[in-house]
Amino acid sequence: MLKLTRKLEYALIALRHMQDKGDTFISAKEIADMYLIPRELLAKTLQQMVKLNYIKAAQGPHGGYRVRKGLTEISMTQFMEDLEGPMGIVDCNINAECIQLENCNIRLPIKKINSNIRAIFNEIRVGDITS
Amino acid sequence: MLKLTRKLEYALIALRHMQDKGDTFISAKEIADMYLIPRELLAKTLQQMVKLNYIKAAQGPHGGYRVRKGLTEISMTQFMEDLEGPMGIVDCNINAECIQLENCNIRLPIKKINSNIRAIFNEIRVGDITS
DNA sequence: GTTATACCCGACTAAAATAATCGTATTAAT
DNA sequence: ATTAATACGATTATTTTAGTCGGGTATAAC
Ligand code: SF4
Ligand code: SF4
Repeated sequence: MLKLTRKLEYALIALRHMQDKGDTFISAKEIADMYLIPRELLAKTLQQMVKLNYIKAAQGPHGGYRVRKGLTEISMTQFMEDLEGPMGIVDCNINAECIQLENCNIRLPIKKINSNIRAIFNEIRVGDITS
Repeated sequence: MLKLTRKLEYALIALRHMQDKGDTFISAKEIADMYLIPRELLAKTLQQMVKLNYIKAAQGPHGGYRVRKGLTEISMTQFMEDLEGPMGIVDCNINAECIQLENCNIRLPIKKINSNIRAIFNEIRVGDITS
């Protein structure tokens, strides 16, 4: 329980690698090979980050991806939710339904824990991991 | 991502309910019906907690379960790992293998986040939720 | 203008983790 | 005896996560 998804890890690994390389475009293939990440999966994740304006893509030979300025200032909460959707330790802390909700006797204390966890990720920026 | 398991929620709901009832034995059926929790699943979870010495069982008619004194002092980390096994936001923070480990460029910052999350659960006791 | 390299994108499949169910045995109060 | 309850292992179903495939588009180099 309480795990990050693999996709998030791959995204962070790639971002850090790209950041190390500065302004040059890095191909998905290069990163996938270097860190033993499944190519197609990494590619899909990078494409998602392009849509989110986290990185910039260049097509054709010598193409690839490059980190956009300002990405490092984004909070991990934002980053994670952009990539994986709402974050919450239980259903009632996100959109989801819960049939226990009406009688639930632990909702409030759980909600408080959830806030504490969110607070951790709110205070961490992507750059704290990728720089 | 980052969710508690349903089993943990059911366990906490049951513990809180039993605690409210003091020393009397409460049947799994009663709790399951009250909170709309699947009977067999709750029963299995309660049985697990008996083995962990968290609660005491009584068989036969008028039997059921009752919370053991001292349970409330247990940390949530202990509780969660007793019920669900090792907790960690990524594989390298628990037992599990990871083929990225050797070249991983985010391991250290992630490890720090993991410590922060564990710290939250270390500071919370079961009684903070069930009392 | 052909070729090679790389991104784009949606659909699909596989694997793993989680959630729920079933069947049978045991215990004890009435 | 009967009934109401726990004990426990095996099994199945569901959901989430992870990974794959196939066909397309852009562009640099020759
Ligand atoms: S805390 Fe209670 S209401 Fe919220 S998801 Fe869990 S069971 Fe449902
Ligand atoms: S942080 Fe790196 S080493 Fe640890 S599990 Fe994730 S990829 Fe593997």
